[in-house]
Amino acid sequence: MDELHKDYSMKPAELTRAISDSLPEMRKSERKVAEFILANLTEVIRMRIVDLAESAEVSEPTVVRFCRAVGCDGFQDFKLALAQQLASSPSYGQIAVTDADSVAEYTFKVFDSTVDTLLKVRDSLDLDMLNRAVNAICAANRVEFYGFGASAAVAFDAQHKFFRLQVSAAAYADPHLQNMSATSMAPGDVVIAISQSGRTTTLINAIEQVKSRGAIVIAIAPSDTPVAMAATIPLTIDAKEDIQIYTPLSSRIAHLVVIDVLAIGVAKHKGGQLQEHLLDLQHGLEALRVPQNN
Amino acid sequence: MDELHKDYSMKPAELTRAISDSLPEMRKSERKVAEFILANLTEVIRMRIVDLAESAEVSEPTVVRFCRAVGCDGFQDFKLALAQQLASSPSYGQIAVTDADSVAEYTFKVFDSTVDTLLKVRDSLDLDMLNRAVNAICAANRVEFYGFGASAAVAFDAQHKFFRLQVSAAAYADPHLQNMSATSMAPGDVVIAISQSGRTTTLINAIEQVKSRGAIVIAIAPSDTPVAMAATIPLTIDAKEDIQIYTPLSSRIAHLVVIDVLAIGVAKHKGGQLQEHLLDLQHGLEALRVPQNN
DNA sequence: ATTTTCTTGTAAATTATTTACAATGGATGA
DNA sequence: TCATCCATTGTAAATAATTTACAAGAAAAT
Repeated sequence: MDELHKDYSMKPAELTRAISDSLPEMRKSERKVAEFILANLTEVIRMRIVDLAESAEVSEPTVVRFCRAVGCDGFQDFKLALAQQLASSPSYGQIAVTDADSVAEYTFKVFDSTVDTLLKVRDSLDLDMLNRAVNAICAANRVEFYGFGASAAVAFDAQHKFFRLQVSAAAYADPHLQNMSATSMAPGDVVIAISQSGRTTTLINAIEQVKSRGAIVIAIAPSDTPVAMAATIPLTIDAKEDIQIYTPLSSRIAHLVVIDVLAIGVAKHKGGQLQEHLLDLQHGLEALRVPQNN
Repeated sequence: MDELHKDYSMKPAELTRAISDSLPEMRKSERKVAEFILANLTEVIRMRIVDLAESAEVSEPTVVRFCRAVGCDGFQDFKLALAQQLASSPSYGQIAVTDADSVAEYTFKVFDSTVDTLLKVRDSLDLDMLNRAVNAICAANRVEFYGFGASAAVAFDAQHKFFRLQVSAAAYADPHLQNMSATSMAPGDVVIAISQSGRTTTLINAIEQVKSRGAIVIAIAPSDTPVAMAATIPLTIDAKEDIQIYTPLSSRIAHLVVIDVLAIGVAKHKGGQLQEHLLDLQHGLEALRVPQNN
C-alpha cells in the first residue's frame, strides 16, 4: 500500500534529496522512475507524464504514484517543485568540491553552496531579534564590533558600513583594545560580537565586561553557544561549517549579509537626510579616483 | 493580430521583466492578466488556467494568448518559466528596499538581492582567467592583497583565508605600506588588487609598481576600469552597485566569494597534505575556546 | 501449492489546455 | 451619425493530459 511512504510535506529545496533518500525503500517500478528522473533532471521538467512513463518504462499511474511518494500532490506539482529546486541550486546534492572537479565545476559549487547557505540563514533568522538589534543600534551613541580571525574581517567591514550611515562605529580584533573599549562603554551603547565558533573565550570575557557596564551586546554566532547565550540580543546563525579542505567558509558571508540587514534597518530609521550624506561621501571619494570614462 | 508581439525566445530569468516591459503595448485584457500575475507571482505558479482566467477576469484563451505574447509556448511552459525565475530570485522586480518595508520584508530583500548578485557574477565569470589566477598564486612565493575602504575588509579576509592554506599572505590598506610592499615584490610573486570602483588612483599606482617589478597582478574589479585593465590577470566583476540608501553593497560579497573560489582552487593544487595542516590549525584554535558542550 | 497481499498496468473518466470560430465593440470614414 | 471594418475577446468544441478505478499478475507467506 502506498502509505508506507510518508506523505510529509517538504520544501522544494529538498526534493532531489528526498528522492535519493527514499530510493532504497521504493518499489521496483517507482525506482525506475526515480532513477530516470535523477539522471535527467533538467529534461524532466519539460516532459509530459506520457513521455516520462515511456522513457522510464513504466505506466503513467506509476509515475503519479512516484510523485505522491516523494510528497507532491501529483505530477504537475512535482514538476513545479523540481523546476524550482533546479533553478535555485543547479548542482544541489553535489555541492562538496572534489578533487576531480574542473575550474568550472568548483566555481559553480562554491557559488551555489554560498547561495544555499544564505537562503538557509535567511529562513532561520529571528526577525524579532533583528528588529530589537536595529532599535538598539539606533538608540546607541557608540557601536563597536568585536571579532577574531575571519570574524575580524567581518567586524572591519561592518565598521566601514556603519560609518557610512553616520553611526559612530569602531572595530577591534585585539583583545586588549576590546577590553579597553569594553570598560568605556556606557548604558545604551551597543557592542556587536561576531563569532563563527561561538566559543571564543576572550570574546566571552569582553561580552561580560560590556554587559557589566550596562551596554547592550548583540551577538552574531551559532545558537546554543556561550557567545549567543551571553548576549543581550542574540542573532543566531547556524550555517554548518565544515572544516573540510574543499569547503568554503560560507558562514562569514552569512554574517556579512546579516550586518547588511542591520545596516538597512538603521538606514530606514535614520530616513531621508542620510541620502544626502551618502551622496556627499560619494563625491568625497570621487577625488581619490580616476575620472569616469563615459 | 498576435504577431505584433515578437516571439523572441528568452531566458527564464528575464520573464517578469519581459512582462513589465511589454505591459504598455498589451491589449486591455492581456494587461489584466499581466497585472494580476505580477501582483500574485507566487500564487500563480500553482494556479490552473481556469482559476487564473477567473481571477484576472478574462477568458482562458486570453491567458494563453498572454503567455505566447511573453514568449512562452503555452500556459504550462509559462508557469514553469515563472516558477524557475521565482526560485532563483524570489523577490525579483521588487528587490530595492522601500521605506514601507517591514523587518521581514527588507531582510528577505537583502538576502535575495545578494543571492541575485552572486548568481549573476557566477554566470559572468571568466573561468580561464580564474584558472590562470589560481596557477599564478600557486607558483608565487608571496601573495599580497591590496584594497581600500570596503575592499580593505575583503583583503583582510582574503589574507586570513590564504594563511590557512599555508600561503604566505599579507593584506595592506595603507598606501604607504602598499608601496613598500610593491617595491619588494619579485618576479612570479602575486598581488591581488581588489576594488569596487576600479578607479582608485592610489591602487593603480601600486599596480604599476608591482608590474614594474615583474610580479603578477590579479585584479578583482569591474570590467573596463583602469584597475582591471592594468592587471596581468583581470577577474572582472560587474555587480551593479547602486549608491542608493537602501541598497546593500553586494559587490564586496561577490568579491569574497571569488576569493573563496581562488582559495578552493589553490587548495586543490596543494592537495592532501593540506588537510592535515587544517586539522592542526583547528586544534590550535581549540585552545582559545570554551570546551564544546556536547 | 494455495491463498493473500502487494505491485503494476489497462482502460475509462475526469480535468485541463488549446483551437476554431463567432460575437462584440471600438475606430474610421462616408 | 451611421455603416463598415478590423482588432479584440469570449464561447464552445476538440484535443490533450492527468488521474482514478479496477483488474491482472507477481511475490510472499502459510
